[in-house]
Amino acid sequence: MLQSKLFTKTLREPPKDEVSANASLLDRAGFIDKLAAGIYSFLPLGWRVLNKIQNIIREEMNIIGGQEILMPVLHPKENWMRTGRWKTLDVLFKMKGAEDKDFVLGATHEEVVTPLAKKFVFSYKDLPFAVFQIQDKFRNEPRAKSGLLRTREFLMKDLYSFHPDEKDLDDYYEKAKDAYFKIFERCGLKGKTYLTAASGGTFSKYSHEFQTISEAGEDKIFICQNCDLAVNSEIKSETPACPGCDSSDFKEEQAIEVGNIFKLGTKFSVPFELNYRDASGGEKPVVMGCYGIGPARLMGAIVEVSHDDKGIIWPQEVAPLNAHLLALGENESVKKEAEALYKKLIEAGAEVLYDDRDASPGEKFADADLVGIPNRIIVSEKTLEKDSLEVKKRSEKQVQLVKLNDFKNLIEFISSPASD
RNA sequence: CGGGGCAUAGUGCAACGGUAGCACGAGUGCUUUGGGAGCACUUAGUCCCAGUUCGAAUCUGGGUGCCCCGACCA
Repeated sequence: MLQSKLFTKTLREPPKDEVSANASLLDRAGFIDKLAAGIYSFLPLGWRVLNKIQNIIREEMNIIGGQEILMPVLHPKENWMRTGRWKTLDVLFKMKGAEDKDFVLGATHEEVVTPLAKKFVFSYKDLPFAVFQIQDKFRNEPRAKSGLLRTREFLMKDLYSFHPDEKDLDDYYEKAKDAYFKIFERCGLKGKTYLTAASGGTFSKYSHEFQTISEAGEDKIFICQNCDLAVNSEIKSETPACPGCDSSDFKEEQAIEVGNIFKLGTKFSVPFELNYRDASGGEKPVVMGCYGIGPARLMGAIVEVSHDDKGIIWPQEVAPLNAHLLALGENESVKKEAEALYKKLIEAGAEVLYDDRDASPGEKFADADLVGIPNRIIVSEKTLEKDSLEVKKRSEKQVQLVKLNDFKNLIEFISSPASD
């Protein structure tokens, strides 16, 4: 990707109306654009990050047997009347269609996926299974806030699982937990993200959230110092001891909710009459679970956790591109070398942002730090004098030289993880 | 939804009720090139609607938008 062709530009100054680090940095670096409070566009670099995150999630969902689908955003009122949430879910965007017909913009999809499942589930032989989608959700939040952390339109991965009984749901629930940990690890949030007992479980005592430690978060959690399970403050008073190990040694932290899993039980299968025949011919309601992650919120959380005073520091797997190649100066041989290297890297399968702009070295350095691509490669007169390139990790201070003809070493460097 | 703050050029800031200015950006030309270069010229603005006033960016009323605190948060 040629930086000179990017239609977005970086801003020298942080936007004055954004306080949160994720909104400020992502806006400055040209990853996102705010259309209105809690409503954002994703620009080329931002969209690449979001796609990386979505693909990580998609891969992990596929591993636990999730079948990807896409359900409508526009829902008829009737489905929401069926569960009563037309009246009780106050963040619903409601709208009128032709002939005054009422519609809902999807805030979540139990009202769609449950009747969908009913069309294909008849027997215990049809269970279990799980479907998921990654799609825009709409919630009329009373207050959008903190950049990507709380928006009114947001991308959500929602997985729904369908089971013959509680035991089967419980087993799958544990698998989903593991998949979620894997996702947050791959997104660079390992060690900062805690499984957290929370309220809202309709079928079991708790639901579970995945909470990433950050001052920017709106939740307060208590982390058990014995077993690492956390408890959301919303249930702390009724859960003084750790539900995992009974310890009462907690550490209090502010955190961002990056994921949430629920055992729905028969809450939705009953109103939609989603039943099946068991082996003895009896009719039983299907037992359900649902599992959500907001990829865009996750992107915001990553920036909150991983940045410095100069800009973003993308973890390797979610970085918009893997290497940022800077050509310094107007020297023709520098340009020629950089151009050749760019092509060679692309051929080798590397994802490279090539700063081929006619800009000063200082500006290129500043932008590289701001954009936060994990590996920086510099070609300049200075490096060419030594038949070398300079390489550096965004997260590290020290630079090192790699010989021009040592392409293998260069690939190794940009493939290696940062040492934090 | 309660409370607070803010709204001036693309961005960030100034301007006592009296000629809207600065820096960056953008454009042209020349010079420059390892941490946001220099000179010259150019470009571009008072959120909206009323009111007060000889005169409003500035005062008053209303509206709209954004941010923050709280409430809310399948």
